[in-house]
Amino acid sequence: MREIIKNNPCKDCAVKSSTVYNLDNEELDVLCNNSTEIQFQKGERIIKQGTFTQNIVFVKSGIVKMHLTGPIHKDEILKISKGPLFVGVPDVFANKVHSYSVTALSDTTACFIDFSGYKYLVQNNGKFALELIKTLSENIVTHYQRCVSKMQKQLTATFAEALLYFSEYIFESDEFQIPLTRVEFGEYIGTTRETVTKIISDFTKDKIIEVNGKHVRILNKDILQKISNVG
Amino acid sequence: MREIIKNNPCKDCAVKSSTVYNLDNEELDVLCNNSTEIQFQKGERIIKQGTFTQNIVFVKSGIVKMHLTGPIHKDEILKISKGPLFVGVPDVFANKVHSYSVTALSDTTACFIDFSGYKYLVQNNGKFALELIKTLSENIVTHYQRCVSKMQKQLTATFAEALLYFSEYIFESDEFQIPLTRVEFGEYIGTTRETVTKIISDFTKDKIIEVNGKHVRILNKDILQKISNVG
DNA sequence: ATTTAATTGTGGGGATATTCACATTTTTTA
DNA sequence: TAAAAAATGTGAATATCCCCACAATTAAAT
Repeated sequence: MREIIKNNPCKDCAVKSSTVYNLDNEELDVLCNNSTEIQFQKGERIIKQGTFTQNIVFVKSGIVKMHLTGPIHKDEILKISKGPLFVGVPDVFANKVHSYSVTALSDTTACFIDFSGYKYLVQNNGKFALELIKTLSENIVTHYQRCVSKMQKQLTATFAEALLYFSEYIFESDEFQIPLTRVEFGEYIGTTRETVTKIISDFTKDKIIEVNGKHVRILNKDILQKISNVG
Repeated sequence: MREIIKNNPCKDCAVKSSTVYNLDNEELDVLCNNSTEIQFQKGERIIKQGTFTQNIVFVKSGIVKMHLTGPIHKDEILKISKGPLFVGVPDVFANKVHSYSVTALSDTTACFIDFSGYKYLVQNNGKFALELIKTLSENIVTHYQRCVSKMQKQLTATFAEALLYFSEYIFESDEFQIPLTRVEFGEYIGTTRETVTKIISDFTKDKIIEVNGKHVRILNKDILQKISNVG
């Protein structure tokens, strides 16, 4: 399933090209020393909740979900993102154990980076540390808002918001394949698969979207936005 | 309403005594230069959502709530904490604007610290930066779990969890004054004031708690824990 | 002390969303 | 290609929780 590329040269690593980190060659070597690039297929778990934190994971490309099993043994998707980005970072600094899982929603290339190199950079490159602090801060603030939105809005609104998120942020198109099953979509917006089906059915009847299995075309983005806003 | 103590010497600042930060006198001076200590009464706003981020705020003592107005113009309490702790930090690094408010739930002493001094320490004291990263990371992870818990559990369970939180973390006693009105309690656990009243009424009938206005005595902590766990 | 405002309690109707049971379709595996 | 498994669609009954209206109590202000 997995293909390990040994002696990964890191010469063209996405970390380097990612402008925010802006590392020079020497620093990139520090980071990539003892790093391993791994390919994941759609559906494969990249980080498993409950395992010990050993690595920082850099997702070079691919769509991933951050998700965790809640107190009622029900899975919930916290966030869906796409590379390039670091994942699992907060757990590495906060815990000895991963508090959430990361799973590939599309074929994904990820780089497992030894924590010590990352930590070295944090301590010896003030700019890198500040960039990390900024990223963590943005994540907190974003999640605060996402959480309140999810709590207060009704499901149709949260569903509409999710579609807009896919359309605008993940796929940058009005037409895309939902990277989730109905069950997962439920876990993402906080409901059951049946309710997801019903909302899709309602939206289709109202000619807001056109759905065929996982394929979605947004017909009326304005109304979708309005539904998302009204709550 | 507010009493400003000028020329705050910071000699006995709680930041210093807080072991995790472990700053020496010189660093404390950097931090406290241009800092102002302010007293807040119960109910007074310390940070207002929407205002520009100018200061790091250190709550020396007192109970505070972090809360924000959601998309439906409804307030939601994200977190209730007590000093000593820094508040509003993520916004300072992520935004130009505070994304949430901080309000005193009890009489509170807070120190407004100029951002530049704080930032200087982050960049020049690796340990301080790492401590900040650790704190931010813990906050994210904790909030992920709190959010999922709130989303998946029923209100009785979330209410029970809140009581246990007050009892164990905030007041460290089985008997305490709820620092919230019924409306605020609703905003905290994600419901209306009426539902809060009803849950309290049910719990009282079942002899789980004894309530007189804001005063609560926990009679059966085991059941409370069980209710919280079951969801 | 008296008035005013804010907070809290209570009940019932109604809306949103869940649960369950079963049918159907699609995907995966053998 | 056939069989098994997973995913999806649908409707009805049920549950949880919200909204509304009004009464009662407590706290704040004059």
